[in-house]
Amino acid sequence: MNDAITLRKIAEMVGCSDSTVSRVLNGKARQYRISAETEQQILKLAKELNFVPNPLAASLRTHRTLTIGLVIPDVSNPFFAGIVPVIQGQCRKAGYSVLLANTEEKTRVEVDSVAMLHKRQIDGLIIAPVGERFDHLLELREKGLPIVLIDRYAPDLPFPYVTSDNFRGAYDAVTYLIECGHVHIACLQGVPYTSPNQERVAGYRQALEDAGIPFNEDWVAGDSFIEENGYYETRILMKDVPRPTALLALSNLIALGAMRAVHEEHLRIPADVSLIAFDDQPFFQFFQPPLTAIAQPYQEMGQKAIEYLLRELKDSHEPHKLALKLPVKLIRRGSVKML
Amino acid sequence: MNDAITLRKIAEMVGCSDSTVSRVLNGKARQYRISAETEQQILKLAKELNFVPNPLAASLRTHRTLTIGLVIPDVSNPFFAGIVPVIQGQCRKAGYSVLLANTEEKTRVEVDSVAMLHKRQIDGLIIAPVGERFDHLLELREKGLPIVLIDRYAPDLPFPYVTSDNFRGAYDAVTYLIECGHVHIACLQGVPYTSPNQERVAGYRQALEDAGIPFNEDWVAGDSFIEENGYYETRILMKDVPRPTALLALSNLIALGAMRAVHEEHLRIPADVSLIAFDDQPFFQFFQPPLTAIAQPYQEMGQKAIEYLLRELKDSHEPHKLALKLPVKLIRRGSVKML
DNA sequence: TATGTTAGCACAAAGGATTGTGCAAACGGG
DNA sequence: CCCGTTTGCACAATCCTTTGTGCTAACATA
Repeated sequence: MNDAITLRKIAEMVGCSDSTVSRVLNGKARQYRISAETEQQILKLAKELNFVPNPLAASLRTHRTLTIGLVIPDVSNPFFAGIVPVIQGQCRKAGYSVLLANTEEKTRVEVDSVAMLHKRQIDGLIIAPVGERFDHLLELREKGLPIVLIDRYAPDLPFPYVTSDNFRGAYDAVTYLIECGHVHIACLQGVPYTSPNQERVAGYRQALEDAGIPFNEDWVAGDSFIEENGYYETRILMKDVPRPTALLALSNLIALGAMRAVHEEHLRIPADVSLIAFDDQPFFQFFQPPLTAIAQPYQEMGQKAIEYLLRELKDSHEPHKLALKLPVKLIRRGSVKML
Repeated sequence: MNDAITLRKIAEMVGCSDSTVSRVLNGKARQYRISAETEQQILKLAKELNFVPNPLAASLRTHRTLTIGLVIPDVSNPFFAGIVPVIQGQCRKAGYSVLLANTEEKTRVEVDSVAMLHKRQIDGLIIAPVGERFDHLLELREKGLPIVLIDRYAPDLPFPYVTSDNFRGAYDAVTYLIECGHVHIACLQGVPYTSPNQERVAGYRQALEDAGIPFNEDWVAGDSFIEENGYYETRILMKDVPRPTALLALSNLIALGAMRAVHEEHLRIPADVSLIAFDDQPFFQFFQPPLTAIAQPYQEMGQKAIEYLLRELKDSHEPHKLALKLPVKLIRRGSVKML
């Protein structure tokens, strides 16, 4: 190509050495006592030639790529689709690029993707881990890679994380159901070993127990955050005797699947079954009935996650103990029936 | 770091030169007549040491980064949120990484992002351009960067693209409305200069004219694909006299905004106003009423786009004339009233 | 034996920026 | 006038891989 303007060419034209050009362009002119005259000459020429330093070469030398990795289990899930752009936007403003990986909720894809990102020498990683394994992440942290967990975390591992108060969300939702007179409350869960799922189930269980309602393990059904899982498990639950009068869906997609199943069983929400979704979406208000849901502050989650990461990228290794559980909010709409 | 295993170290340990190691690891052993013995030694050692070649150094030399750029106006829009993971997934399988940029529908952000991607030496670009300018893209193509447009394109510019049949979608929808007896049909448009918007408006207009209904410019309202725009413009339209009896919303988010506005005006869908959304979403079926919409095959759009790009990355510059308009489908549900 | 092949690999440049070290000139103080 | 300090910058190594060129030794051919 002919876009091959390099440091060296500028150096030759100005009649100085590469190092001088490099220092000027990196704003280190003062630090290295480059004369104002030389500095101006270089800056002017660089502008004229439209010089763009080759980041590959710079990274090769500095071991910094100004790139972060963003690893998400399912970008098409509105929850994550809401988070991704805020992280990307903040990164752009901070001068970082984002390498995106979608793991499809598969541990192997996650491991591969993370390895790929690492060999590309990302400076930091924001990840909503699948959650089945953490060894690959620990290994990277040992090697000095700043990592921030988002949405999901590992309770016993010292990663910085930002998530929402999943326990509380589920607890509040179930308590509300109980207040409305429900006793037969089933839980449609997502991926069992993920922290949000575990805490939501724990909240569900605690609320039942605090109300003196026996916990029934069979009524924690399902194994994935996707729509099909909600559909499938609800079809089964709706044939149970006694039939649950209320459902807590542990993701917005699960709730969608549950609604589809309920309709196909020719039952009505909330007349026959009440439903609460974890993770509110704006369009829930237009559902028939408007769907009661637990809202997570996902904008803020993204914001905080990138803030944490940028902080680690700056102060390198001040051993922060960054951890955040953002409050959630039960949005009462029309999908819960008073018994 | 101690992860600093390099080609050279392996070369030293084996007692050969760097080049030999490089060639072996790149599968060029045969081509350069490396002895089977040497080859095995190198491969074995590389495996043992868990050697990972530094892609920065390789890219610096080869001018290939095995990275593509993906530039999207609004990742949080379910339409794009659906496309992104399929592109990312295909890239992963093909050995490419994806640098993601969200332009927030702003030309300046797009220009900056594309420039950034270029200086990072991406091998190819998939972009749903904001559409206001194309010069920066043309410039890159001159420089040899393979570019594929998705969703939006430039009718007069020779970029490969894959989009859907926007004209037909709008035409069919409006024709359906007319068949249902509607005459006062307004159009809530998105970003005016984008190709999908223009073609949808054209389809809207053509359907009206083919039915002998006069086209009213004031009833093509709005300027953005987001929810707020649909809300705002609908509030205004609902006060118009005569009030439109049907609305064609040119994005799923606009439709959401329209619904919110209609509700706040204490009107009913479809009793007072009928509504059709461009771009179907699974959750539309649960709306009150279930929302009639024009479905786009976004999975296939993503698939084809990455297929086109990979083809260009392989055959470098066979001058393909790749262009694809995928068929759309009107999904009739309950948001249109028979008059 | 002299020459031609071929196998097998080494050498060094290239790719482009960064940075630690050090040198020469200018300047200031005594 | 001499020595010490500061100014202003050059040099060359470094980061790591890829690749064009070409050398040496072994073997074959005549």
